[in-house]
Amino acid sequence: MSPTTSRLFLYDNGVMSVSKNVSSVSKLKDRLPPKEKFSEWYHELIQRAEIMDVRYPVKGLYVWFPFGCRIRREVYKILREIMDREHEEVYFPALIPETELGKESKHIKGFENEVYWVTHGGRAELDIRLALRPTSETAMYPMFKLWIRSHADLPLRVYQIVNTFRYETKHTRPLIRLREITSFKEAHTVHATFEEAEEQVRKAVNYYKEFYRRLAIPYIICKRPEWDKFPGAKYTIAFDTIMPDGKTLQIGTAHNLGDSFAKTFDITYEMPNGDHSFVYQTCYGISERCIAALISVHGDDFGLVLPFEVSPVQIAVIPVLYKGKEREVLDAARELGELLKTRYRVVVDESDERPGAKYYRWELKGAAIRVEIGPKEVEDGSAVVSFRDEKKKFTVSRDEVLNKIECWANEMRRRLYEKALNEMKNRIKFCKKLEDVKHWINQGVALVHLCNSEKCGMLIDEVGSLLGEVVDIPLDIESSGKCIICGKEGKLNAVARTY
RNA sequence: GGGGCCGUAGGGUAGCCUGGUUAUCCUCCCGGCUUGGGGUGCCGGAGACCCGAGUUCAAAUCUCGGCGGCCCCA
Repeated sequence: MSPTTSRLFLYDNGVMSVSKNVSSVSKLKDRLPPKEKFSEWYHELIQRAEIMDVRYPVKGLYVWFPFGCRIRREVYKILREIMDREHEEVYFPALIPETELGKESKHIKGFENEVYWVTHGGRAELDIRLALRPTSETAMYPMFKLWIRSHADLPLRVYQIVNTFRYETKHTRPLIRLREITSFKEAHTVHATFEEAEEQVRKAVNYYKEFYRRLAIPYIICKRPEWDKFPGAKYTIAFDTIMPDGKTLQIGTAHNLGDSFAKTFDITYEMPNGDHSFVYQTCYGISERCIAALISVHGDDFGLVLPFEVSPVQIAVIPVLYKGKEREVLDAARELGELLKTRYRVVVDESDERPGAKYYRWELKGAAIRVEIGPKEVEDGSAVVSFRDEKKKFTVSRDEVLNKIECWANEMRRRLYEKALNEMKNRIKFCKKLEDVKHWINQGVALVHLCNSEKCGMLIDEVGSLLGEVVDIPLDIESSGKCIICGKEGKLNAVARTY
C-alpha cells in the first residue's frame, strides 16, 4: 500500500539531494510529489503521465499529448453518447462579428474583459472586428432566428464540442484555467414556453449527473447567486466537485436563458393559432475541467487512477521474464493479450525492463487492471491479477480472466465512487457561526442557512465564494433554517474557496 | 486587483552573493554487457546558461526591459 519507509522518510525530509546513496537517490527522483501537496502533484502528474505538455510558449495554452488525448476521447465518448439521445451535433464558426457579440448588453458585459479580437486579415484592418468565441450564444442565435419559424420547429436541441477562448489574466493551469478551452461541450435548446425550458434544465442536470456517475466523480449541485449566474441568464444551476486541497471546481453548468436572448436576436415562432411569440432558451456546458476532476479526485501518490471505462490502457499484461524461460512466458502473455484485445484496450509490456519498473509505469498511467504472467503461471495455467485502486494481488486461472473483466471493472467503479464520495462528505460541514465558516473553508465546503437578501449573500461572499442555494448534496441536512447573518428564515447554501 | 520569488541539457539541480579553467550532479535518452515476481548493476555516448539591450578587457553571474513560470494576500 505505501512505499518503503526509508524512501518515504528520505523524501519527506528532503534529504535526497545530499544523500550519498546514489541508487536510492535515483529511485526517489522518479517519485511523484505526494498528493497532499496537491498543486505540485497535479502539475507533475499532468506531465509525467503524458496528459499535457505545459511547455508551449504561450501562457495558458497547453498541448494534449497522445495519451491525454486518449483519455479525452474516452471521456467525451460518454458525453457524446448521452447528448446524442436527444440532441443533434452541429458546428458553428469560431469567429463572431463584434456586431452580434455586442447585442445582448448583460452578456457582453460578462465577457468584455476576456475576449480575444481578430482585428486584421493579412495586413488589412477589418471593418468589423471578429471575436474568438468565448462561448457560442451569439454565433448560434442569429442563425436560430433563421431556422425557427413555427411551433413545428420546436423544440430545437443541438450541441457542439469546440474550443473557446478567454483572455485569462490570473493564474492559468492545465485543464483548469485556460486561455483556450479545447473541449467545450455546449448544448443549446429552444422551446415554446418558459416551463419547457425549465424542464430542459432539469433534464440537463440529470444528464450531467449520469455523466459524472459514470466517471465515479461525486458532485454538489447549487443554484448560483444572482451576481454569479451566466451573463444574460435567468438562473444558473452549477455542478461543483471538491478537489484534494478542499477548493471546489465548477465542472458543469446549466442555464435557463428565458426569453432574453430571443428578444435580443428576435427569435420568434408562429403558434398554431397564427400568433407570434418569442422562444425560450437554455444552454448548458461541460469543459475539460471534467478531466481535471477525474485525475484529481481518483489519483494517488503513484499516479493516475482511472475508471476502467475511460482508461486508455484498461489492462496491462506484464510478462515476468527469467533467463532461459523467455519464450514460454512471452508466448503465454501474448496469447492472453490477444484474447483480451478482442474486447478491451490492452498493452502487453514486452519492454526489456524489470517487472517492478513496469508496475510503476502502468500505475502512473492508470492502467485499471494488471495481469502478470511468469514462469510459475506458465506451469499451472494461471495469472496474477491486481487492480489499480487496491494493492492486493491474487491468482486466477487464465481461462477465467476474460469473462471476469466486466465484473471487476464494475466493482472497481463502485469502489472508486464510494471512496470519492466519502472523501467529499468529509469535506462538507454544516456551520452555524460565521467564524466556523471562515475556518472550515480552508478544508472544504461550508453549508449554511442563508436568507435570500442580496445583502446577506454579499456578506458571506466576502468570507468565501458563495456557490449558491443547494439543489443536491449527498448529505442529509435541513434545507431551511435561520439565516447565519440576519437570523431570518433562509435556505441551505454552500460556501467554499473555488478554482 | 496588490505583493513576493524564480528562469542553467527533455525533467530536476550546483555554480550567481564576490564577473575570469573544459559549467556540477541526478534522471531521462542512445549503444553494449549483465539482470529479471515492486524502480538491476557496470561501461561508453549525446544533450543546457529564456530573449533583447546595457556595464566591462571579460557576463550564467551585475543593471534595465520583455517573455515565461511559481507562491502569498484581496
